[in-house]
Amino acid sequence: MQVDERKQRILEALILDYIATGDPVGSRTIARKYKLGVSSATIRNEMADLEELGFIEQPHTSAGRIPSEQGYRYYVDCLMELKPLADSMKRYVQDVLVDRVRETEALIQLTSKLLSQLTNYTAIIMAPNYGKNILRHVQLLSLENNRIVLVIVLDNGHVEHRTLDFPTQFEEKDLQTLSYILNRHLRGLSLEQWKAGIFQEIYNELDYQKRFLNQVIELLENVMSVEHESKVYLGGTLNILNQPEFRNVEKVKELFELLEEERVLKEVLSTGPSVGLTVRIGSENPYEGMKNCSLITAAYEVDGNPIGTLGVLGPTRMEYSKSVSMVEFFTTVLADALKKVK
Amino acid sequence: MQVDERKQRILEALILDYIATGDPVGSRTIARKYKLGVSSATIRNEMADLEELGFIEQPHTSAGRIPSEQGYRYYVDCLMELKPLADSMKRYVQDVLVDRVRETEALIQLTSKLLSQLTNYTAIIMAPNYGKNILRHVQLLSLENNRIVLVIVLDNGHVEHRTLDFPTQFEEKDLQTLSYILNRHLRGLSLEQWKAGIFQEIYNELDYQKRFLNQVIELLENVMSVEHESKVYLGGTLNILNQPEFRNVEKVKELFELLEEERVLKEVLSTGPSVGLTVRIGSENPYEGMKNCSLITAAYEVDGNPIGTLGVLGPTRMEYSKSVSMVEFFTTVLADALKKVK
DNA sequence: TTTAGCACTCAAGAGAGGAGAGTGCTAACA
DNA sequence: TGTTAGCACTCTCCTCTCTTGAGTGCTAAA
Repeated sequence: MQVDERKQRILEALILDYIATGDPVGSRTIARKYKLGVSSATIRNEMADLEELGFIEQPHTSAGRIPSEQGYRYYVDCLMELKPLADSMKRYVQDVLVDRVRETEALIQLTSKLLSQLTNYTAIIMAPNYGKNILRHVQLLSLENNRIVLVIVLDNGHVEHRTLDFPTQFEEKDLQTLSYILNRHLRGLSLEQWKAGIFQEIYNELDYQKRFLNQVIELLENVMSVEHESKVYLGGTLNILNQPEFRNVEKVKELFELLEEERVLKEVLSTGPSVGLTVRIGSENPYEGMKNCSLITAAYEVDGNPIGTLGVLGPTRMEYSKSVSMVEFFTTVLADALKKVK
Repeated sequence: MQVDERKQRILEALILDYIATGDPVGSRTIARKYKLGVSSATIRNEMADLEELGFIEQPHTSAGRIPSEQGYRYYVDCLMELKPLADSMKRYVQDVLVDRVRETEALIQLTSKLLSQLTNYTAIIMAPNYGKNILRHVQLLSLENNRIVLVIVLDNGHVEHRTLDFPTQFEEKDLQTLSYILNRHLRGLSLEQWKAGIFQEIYNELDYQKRFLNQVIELLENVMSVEHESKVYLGGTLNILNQPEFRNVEKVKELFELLEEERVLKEVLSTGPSVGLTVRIGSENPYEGMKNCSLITAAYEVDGNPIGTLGVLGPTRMEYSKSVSMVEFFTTVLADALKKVK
């Protein structure tokens, strides 16, 4: 059976109506609301065909039809027109994000907040990962009780710190010397550029407290490698509760449990292709708890390199057209904003 | 009317049964389950009295009774016996928290997780605030694009950083000198100890770039004062969804919206007395969205000074006896753990 | 090929009736 | 005087039935 143009228009009308109302759509509704120039009986016949093709389904005999996942897929791939976004909104977002925020973390948080507010869904953003973490500065400081704090600053402005205990008391001066030597050898290098040779040189310069030095270096390597996987930020989680498909607390719980796990979010964001935009509908998502959800993700780039992903999570009955436009728009804005921050 | 001992025992039985089952409790149930040595008719008479006194109420004529807020209050104040906690559980918690965790933030997070798991309610913990933030170290570092990162380490091991732009390019060396001078003057002092005189001295030492210095100092003051108010950590938020009183998504949303606001959490935790344990039942809570909840909070201390608060949020139909024991226990464990960390 | 007409289906809502839990009251009992 | 058994009464909840309305598929005519 062919999917001719009339079938397409009926399918589109049905999907748009269902997205707008949430109720199964009948042939009469389509005939009345969307002037297709044919009677409801004709639409009925076409709908029977569309059902046979697997694009729509009936919750029960005497209800209207609702789109199947396959129907949404066809709509997204072939029928959907991107919704143009209001210039005023665009300007507002650009204004807020590009010029006002200076710190990466605050920027991402604000972005996720805006994205969720403007879509009314949940925003997920993976923080930018510039590939190599280049060491900018190491500093060892002693605190009370033999505790020592190791502060590490990366080239992109990221700051990490770790505390370590060490049985022996250290002289402030020793720590300063150590910091100095570590900086001299390691500054400007990424983890990959550290070679065994470097440490040999460091060892040679200060052969006291080798055990301590080892511990510090281990921690350093740790931080430098961990930073490789970026944090994920969520915005507007509670928007999910506005969706009628999540009136049921069990479902909410199932989904929220997934969203609480950073591992899941990362997986969900990183399974798409690293360029372009992905729409994952219902059970195309890897997790059972997301089978009623659709996820739109896209990578954002700086200098042509994809450095992170952002997306929007909503019910399968989602405003795809608006959401896709929004996600696309936000990738460009975030990229711009990051360029300024960097 | 007197609240004699029999009334007390009936009230207690009713509350315990209602907490356990969630269903309104009838006179027959009490007579059957709790051997009070009197018939259901007698209990019925007593219950009529208890209702008149305002301790219990009827959802409708032919249902059993449920405790009123006043009833819970009387129970908590006069009847409740603290539930003894299993030694094995105590040992486990002590083991996990006191020796294994080194960083304050990780410690608080783990504590909130454990507290929520062991109570099945939501844990709220205000991070310790030792009163004065004493500066341990300041470091200025230049990044790309005229950006400068200011790293601040406090005496308690807390590390903060801020990024700032400044139109002029800085020499690495200048920043080092500046860091050095700042450290020499400010290290070991708390914000309160900074006096105008100090800055005069600093200005005298480097009269170049006074504007930049001002900006740095402003940022420093900012961080030092902000640290005064502690962060709040939540654990087990989703436990709320297990409660039958939160089957309704609207209610869930209302509560979650409150919990998302740090301001609210802080207020809720800090309105109690700074020592001892507080139980706030239902509408005794300051927020409308918490009128179905009870909150048990207690301050935890180090060296005799209350430095933070922790608590448990559950439905008014809460296992008060177990939860109070648990909150009390956790204040001591957290205090112990913090002593080790500090 | 399209459309009007019609019989049919099914969910959802309204209403009726019964079961069950619980109450308050009364009168008898210790 | 306090306690208890008995009983009528109340109200929710569940089930069953009936009705309504939206929507369908099929058929025959245009």
